[in-house]
Amino acid sequence: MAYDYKAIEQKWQKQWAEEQTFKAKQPQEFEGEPKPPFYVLDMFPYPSGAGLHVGHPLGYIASDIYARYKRHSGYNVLHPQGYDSFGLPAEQYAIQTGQHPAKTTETNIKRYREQLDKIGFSFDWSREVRTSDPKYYKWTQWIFIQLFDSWYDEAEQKSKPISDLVQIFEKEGNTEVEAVCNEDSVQFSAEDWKAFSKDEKEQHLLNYRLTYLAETEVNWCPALGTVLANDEIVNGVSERGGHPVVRKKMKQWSMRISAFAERLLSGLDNLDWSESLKETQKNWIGKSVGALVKFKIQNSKFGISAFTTRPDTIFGVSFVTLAPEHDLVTQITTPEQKEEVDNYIKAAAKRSERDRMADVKSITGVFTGAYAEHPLTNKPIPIWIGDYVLASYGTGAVMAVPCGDQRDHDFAKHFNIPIPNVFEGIDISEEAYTDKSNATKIANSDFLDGLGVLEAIPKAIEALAKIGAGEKKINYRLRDAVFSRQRYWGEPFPVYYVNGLPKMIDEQHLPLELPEVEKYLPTEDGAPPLGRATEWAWDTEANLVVSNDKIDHNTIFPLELNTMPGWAGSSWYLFRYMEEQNNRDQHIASDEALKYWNNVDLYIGGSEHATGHLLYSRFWTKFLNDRGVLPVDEPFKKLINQGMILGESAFVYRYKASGGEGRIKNDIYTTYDFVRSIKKELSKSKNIFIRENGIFDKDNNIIDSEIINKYSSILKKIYSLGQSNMLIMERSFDPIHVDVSLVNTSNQLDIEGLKSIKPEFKEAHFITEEDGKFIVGREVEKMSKSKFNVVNPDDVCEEYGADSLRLYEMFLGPLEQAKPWNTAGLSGVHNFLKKLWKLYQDEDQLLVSDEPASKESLKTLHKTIKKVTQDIEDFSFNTSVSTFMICVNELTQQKCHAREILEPLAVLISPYAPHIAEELWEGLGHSESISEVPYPKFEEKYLKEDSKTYPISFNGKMRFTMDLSLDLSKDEIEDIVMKDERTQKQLEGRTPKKMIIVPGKIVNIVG
RNA sequence: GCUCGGAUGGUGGAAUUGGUAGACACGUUGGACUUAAAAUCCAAUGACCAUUGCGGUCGUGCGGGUUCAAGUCCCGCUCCGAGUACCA
Repeated sequence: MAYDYKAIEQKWQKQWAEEQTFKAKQPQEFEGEPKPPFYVLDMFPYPSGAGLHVGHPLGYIASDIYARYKRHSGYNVLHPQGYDSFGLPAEQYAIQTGQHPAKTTETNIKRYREQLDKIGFSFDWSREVRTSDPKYYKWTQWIFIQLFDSWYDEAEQKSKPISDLVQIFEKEGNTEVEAVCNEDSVQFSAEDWKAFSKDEKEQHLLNYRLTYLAETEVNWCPALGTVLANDEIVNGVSERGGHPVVRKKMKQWSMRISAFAERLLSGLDNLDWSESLKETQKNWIGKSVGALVKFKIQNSKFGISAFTTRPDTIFGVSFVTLAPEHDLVTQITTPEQKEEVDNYIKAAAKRSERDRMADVKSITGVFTGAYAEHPLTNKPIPIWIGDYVLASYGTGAVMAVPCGDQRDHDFAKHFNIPIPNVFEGIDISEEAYTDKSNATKIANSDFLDGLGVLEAIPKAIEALAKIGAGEKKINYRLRDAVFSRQRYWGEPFPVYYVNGLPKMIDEQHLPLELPEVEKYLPTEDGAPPLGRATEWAWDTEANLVVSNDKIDHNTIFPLELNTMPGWAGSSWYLFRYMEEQNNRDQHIASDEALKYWNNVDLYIGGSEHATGHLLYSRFWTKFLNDRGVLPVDEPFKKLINQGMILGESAFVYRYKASGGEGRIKNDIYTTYDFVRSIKKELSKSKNIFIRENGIFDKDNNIIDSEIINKYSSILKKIYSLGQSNMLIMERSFDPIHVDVSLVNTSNQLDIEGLKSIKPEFKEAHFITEEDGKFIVGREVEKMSKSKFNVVNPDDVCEEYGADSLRLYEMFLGPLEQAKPWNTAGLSGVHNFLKKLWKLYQDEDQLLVSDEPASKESLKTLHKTIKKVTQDIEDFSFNTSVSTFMICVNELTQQKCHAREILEPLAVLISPYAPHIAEELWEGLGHSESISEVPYPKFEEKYLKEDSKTYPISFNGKMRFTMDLSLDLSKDEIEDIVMKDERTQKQLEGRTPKKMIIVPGKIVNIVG
């Protein structure tokens, strides 16, 4: 029987599904001691309308190999899959077509599932999750309620129930408690608290809750009609669609992730993640240690706090700068300066993030007219505003030390503010001195004089603290995350409003399901799409969603109109998989299940989630751990980012007539070689003119060059298609993408095929090479529909089979590296599978024999076991595929058909190419699936060598090799090597100065 | 600007602690089989020189260095990619 991959793959995919081969067991299902658990997870996909391309399964294949390997190694493996099914594209499609996003999503999921099934993954589909399923988002809403019901105890670094905080407030007010809270919260005593009305108490508690409703400055994206979190903005524009983003104050739900900054940072140390990913998160959290310095404002009851990392330069302060958005600005500005300041604030607010970033160079600012007081010298310090100060970092105020900070220096110079120098022997007239090494000595600074930076910092803080003007402070760049989205297709908040204050729906009445709306757009008066729902009010007595016209603000109240962001559902999904479908009603997952599975042992996905999903899910995990819901405080122990698979785009080159000459009726397309050669010629002659009587350069001389002569017939053909004199210059050829499926492995274009599927090419002329072939140009780009370079895994499975696809994706290169997809290489791995097959059977019979294997074959096998096992542990899948190739090549050479070799080989290869492995295993006479057969054990004894082929080097250069016994001593080796005539020839009579002999490695003769 | 990666044949990429650079595969060329093609098999394939054979020189982005020995370690650069960006 020949290797019939189609039949084999269909057969086993069907069998795995029917027998639920890859269903993970819950701990209680074991009789006796449960197997050790191992949890392998992929970042679940958003089911987009475009379907999968070959880049998507890369990570899935890698994790599948690892999951299967772990099953062979005796683990109970949890390897689930699901869908992150809330999201923008389905909603945009709904806006355009009116089709309910749930319907689009369902269709797309079906397509994804079909594509995934064809690749033979060992997913446990019985545990599938979909974030848009009410049974799932019930628990997303539940977690939201828990966050609302919690505050953060800074002293213990732990989230606690809000009822504990209420007790503290009753006893001592909020003056003593170390709780993370909004900066604008005011102090109150126990008496104050007791005197507060119910609503006032609620209002104060919102300042402490881990999710809170507050008027905050948000990133508003008008084009998408929604706010965006910081991680959803790239280079000042929205990550999706690249739309501009402006700053706007809005009442929004926020997540107090900043409370967890320190734990999110220090927790990284214990994670097995790539350094670059940890680095990205570290930068995002942005911890800096310094001091908070308080300045009094002259003739004012207000004061300014500014964060600085250089309290040692406190005597160098010559002005203070506030962000234009700073609350104090309007309060302290003097009447004389008011107009100028107001204008500046208006202008600054109008500028989008992008504009502000675009001209970092220009220095702008305005003097407020007010003066602060230096805390140590009591000298007046002018207060300025400037948009180089960000409202969102620190306190939105900078104590400017122009001698020690370049931006302050630039600002001071620009506005002629004095630049006092506090560094001993340093010239700061041209630029600031930013070096922080301890060798620098502080000067002109009273009690700090002569101290190094490191000694001066604590001393300065101490002096400031003594007079109540400062304290040590750690500042984080990480901001609280905006959690509201003005969209339809997301989780509804389980929130209704009484007197404008948010109330949670009781847990037992969840889920609060998305209402129907007739359109998915915002309402005419700018409310989110849920504002269009007619049934969107909460009846607090019946505990039901009821019609809006029943709202009486007595027992029936309006519901929240925003929905949750995409990262809500993905922040905890890993724990949902731990529970089986029919046990999911009462909890996220049972305590036994959570305890047994713990967290994800191996997580594979794209690096684009470094600061979004991966940070938020760490936050939620820590929170749920604090509140006793989860037994772990990190979600993902080991994480690998798979590299992107790039597409190899194909180009034809359209001749573009220029200057009104040579107008062309139908497009003319030329080949890569032609364009490349002509461009080379153009680098010499600038312009080329084709006329009736020949080809000329710009001075009207006939061009006689190799290239022109070679292509003269093509040039004349182009001429004949045009209408008059033709000019060819550098920019005469536009590269145009053509569909890669119409290009064969030798880069030849199927012109007729192109014309038949793309009408715009129908009338076009394609100028082929002499041999009639049309060769396209190729370039590596990101795989995308618009570049016509997408390769669909279905097509690969059809032509070569899933096992070939799996092997090839791994063979392409290191998992974490970006690499181009080149279809030509597929035949190599496919041939390998055919060769493997032939070891077991030929056309009509099984070749496997029970004869003992040769020593050689055993060596080949064990060499392979050793290398492949090591490679899997190192996630070096590309090298294990070549190891298999070497193994099969050797066994073929040895004509090995011994069962003793072929059985373990089938197991070894089954994680990589599971279909063929199952088929071979069955052919060997086994009735059970190969998936849990114990992994072959490596035995050193088969690799024992008694001789080694030594490279014999002279001055470090290898000249020849010698087979020598490994038992020989250094002296004996020296003896034999020196006697060899080739050695004598190399030495040409010289006596070696030195001989380096490393037994088992190398011989190097110096001299 | 800063941080982190990376640079090896025509191509994708191998190369334990420094120890035979280019494994494996693609592509290309030649050959066998075939009426022919496909498939399969065999051989060659870093560049250059030499060639009857033996062989030699250069070679892992560039310039230095350490070492018996450097793709690998050190110093200085160039280019490419990713992240981040007025962070006080």
